[in-house]
Amino acid sequence: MVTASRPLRADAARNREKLLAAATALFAERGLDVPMEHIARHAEVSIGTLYKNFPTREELVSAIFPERLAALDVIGDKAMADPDPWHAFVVYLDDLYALQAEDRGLNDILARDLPNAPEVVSACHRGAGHAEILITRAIAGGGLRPDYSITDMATLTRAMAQVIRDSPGEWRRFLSIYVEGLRAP
Amino acid sequence: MVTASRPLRADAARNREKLLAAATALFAERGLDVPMEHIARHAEVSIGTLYKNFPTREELVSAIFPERLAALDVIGDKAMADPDPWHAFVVYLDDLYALQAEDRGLNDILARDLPNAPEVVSACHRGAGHAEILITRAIAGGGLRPDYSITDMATLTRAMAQVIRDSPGEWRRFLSIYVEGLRAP
DNA sequence: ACAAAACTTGAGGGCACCCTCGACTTAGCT
DNA sequence: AGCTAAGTCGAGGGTGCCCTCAAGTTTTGT
Repeated sequence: MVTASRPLRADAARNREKLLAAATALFAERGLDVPMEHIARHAEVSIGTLYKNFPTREELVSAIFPERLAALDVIGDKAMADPDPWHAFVVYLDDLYALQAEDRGLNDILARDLPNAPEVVSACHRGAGHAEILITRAIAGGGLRPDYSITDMATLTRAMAQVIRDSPGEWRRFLSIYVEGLRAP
Repeated sequence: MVTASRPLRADAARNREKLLAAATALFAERGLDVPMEHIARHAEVSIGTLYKNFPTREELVSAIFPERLAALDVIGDKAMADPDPWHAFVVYLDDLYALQAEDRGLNDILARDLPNAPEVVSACHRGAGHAEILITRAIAGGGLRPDYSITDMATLTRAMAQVIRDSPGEWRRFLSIYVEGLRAP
């Protein structure tokens, strides 16, 4: 349902791209809370132009992250293809947090609710769908403790977001300890 | 080395107490970042008076938390008295995070460095001392995986701080999963 | 009761961020 | 080339927090 309004003028289209590039870089590097002014400056465009294109921070996020979040589907599919359900689940976790560790913005997104970015929310739901299946299978396979739930994984994700933020070198070890705790008795 | 300057005037002493009480309450409830204005208002005192008594936020924190952090010694001693070293360690973790869950300010303190509050830092060091002994004993007792270190526990503490912040009902379960992962192979 | 010292007050300056809007510039059509 | 809709610009108003300081008030010692 993209409103197919008249195409942007050439210069406007160029500015829009510069803004998206700047925001992508800065979100990844400094997280979702970079000042709007910084984004505009980095794009070499005025603050007014930024707001013309993206009246709210959420719209900017919505313009950028659906693509980034497609990576979730990729790692989800990859894990689903793994014949060993426990291994699949563990690999999924590892890939997911590796992704978060590479992109501070993604890390922020997965750790917060952003109620006003529906496309982002739905991508997260898709991710949760994958996760849920992987959990179910891993339990059925006897590898994962039977009381594990998607809620637990949401909690883990927020915890991991924090660990990634302030000890980026530590997250893999932290995760591996936690994963040990997940084996079925 | 408390500078034994002339005693405070009666009204000043009263205000100081009101400020400490207000800050204690607000830190516990809303964390270390409550606006200074809120603290002053809550104490029914002007912002100027707050700054007269505590020129920086750190000094206010330093005036309040050493006492709070004494609780760390208590749970440390309690755990040290436990004859089963694995059990001692697990109980220590549980008590520690229960403490954090009750006091948002304490939670913040244990999750950040506050380089300008030496008394707080030293209390944390004392706590780390307890933790280190409990870890060593639990490893020696064969319960705890032998590669566990105080660094791991610091990481855990930051992770727990986050979990406590945004899913206060979930922390105990999260911890128990993690602790399962800590058993010696 | 008085004066000096101690203390309190809150308006206000500074800063960082948010976002708007009227005046200017430019792409793109004819 | 000239017109106009589309786009750009950035000063500036709003908010929330930080912290200071000159003017006024209260305590306390004599």
